[in-house]
Amino acid sequence: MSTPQADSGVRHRTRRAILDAALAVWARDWNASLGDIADQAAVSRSTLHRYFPDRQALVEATKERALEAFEEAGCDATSGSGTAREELDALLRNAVAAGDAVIYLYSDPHRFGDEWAAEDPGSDHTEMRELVVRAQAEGAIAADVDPDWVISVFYSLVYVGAESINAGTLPRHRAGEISSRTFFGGVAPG
Amino acid sequence: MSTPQADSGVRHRTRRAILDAALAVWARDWNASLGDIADQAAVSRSTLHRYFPDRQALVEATKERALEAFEEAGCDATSGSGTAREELDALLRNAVAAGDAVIYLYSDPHRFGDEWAAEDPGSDHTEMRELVVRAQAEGAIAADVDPDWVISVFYSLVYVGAESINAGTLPRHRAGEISSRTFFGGVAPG
DNA sequence: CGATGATGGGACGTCTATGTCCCAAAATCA
DNA sequence: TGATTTTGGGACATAGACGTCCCATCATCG
Repeated sequence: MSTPQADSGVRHRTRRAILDAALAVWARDWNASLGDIADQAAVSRSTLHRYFPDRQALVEATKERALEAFEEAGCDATSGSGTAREELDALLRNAVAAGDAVIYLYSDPHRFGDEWAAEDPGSDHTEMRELVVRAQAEGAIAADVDPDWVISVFYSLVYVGAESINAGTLPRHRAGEISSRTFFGGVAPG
Repeated sequence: MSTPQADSGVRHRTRRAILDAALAVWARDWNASLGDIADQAAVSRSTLHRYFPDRQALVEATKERALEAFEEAGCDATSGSGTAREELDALLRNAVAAGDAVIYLYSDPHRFGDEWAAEDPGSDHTEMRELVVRAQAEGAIAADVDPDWVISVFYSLVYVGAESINAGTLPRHRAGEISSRTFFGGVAPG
């Protein structure tokens, strides 16, 4: 048989290798070709096509993989544990730690077609919005700014933090720390 | 003659139309084809090629155009007028106002090849760095954070602000205002 | 060892973006 | 008006990415 079907260990590993390669390469250069992905995965282009019939299939699967990495990083473990501020803080630190996955998911709005812009990542923009509004009610976030602005800044800082890790500028834990601090208090002293 | 040479008013106008179209289109979708640019400029693809022999030429010229728009927005008029904080504030507001130009220049690091990452936009990262260090000395910015982090956050907020204008979420002046506030003080109240 | 599975790699055909040429129509200018 | 400039648009050629097939080779498992 030509196309992999059962779930042997080998297949799982190659599939995973391709997905991780796609995540790493596309996070840095969305215009990279399937050939580039195959190279990074140390796999032939033929094999890549065996696992993912067309580009779209790989993009989708990589998106799933990124969301998975997202959850592994604990991005969903924020359910009503403490204050909204604590939840936002944890969410931010975890997202930063997710690194490439974040960059892949958020750097280009056109990546997944137009439905993605309206859709919600990880869980939901609506959910995120509620969290922000709650933080505003708690007095942790200024009440006189549009929640959408806060959300934009949030994602933006996640992105900057993830990129710093990516570039080797900051160690993983420092990135989350400084992103959180900057989010809540800007670049002001003390 | 087939290729435009002298500097008639007509030529200047079409050239400008093409550049502005490229700026607007590529700021939103870097993968847009030359045909898309030509459409946006209400010009035939032939004409586009008459003005810019190949894609690279247009990319370069658009970069120049963006830098020009940058200066028009007052992004360079910050020379030692007041405190470092005041300069950073003005720089941020002006950059946000530059809109598409900012997005074009900073959204994709690969846009202008690898030399751009090391290079400096508008004027110089070195200059920017000195400004940040000066602000730290003045006590306007926390002294215990890496200036590079501050710079990243700065550009990031410029980007978010510019996108808000672009998306119509915020009016031009509000965007600069809120970007500045967020930069210095985060999303904290008061 | 033999069978089945998985991979590598080449050969094609297709499609899109790009770049070049050329000529007729439209606009501009003297 | 007549000449010159500028433009539109089609016809081509080219290059790169994609997707499909096919077959030899290597690994794995019985």
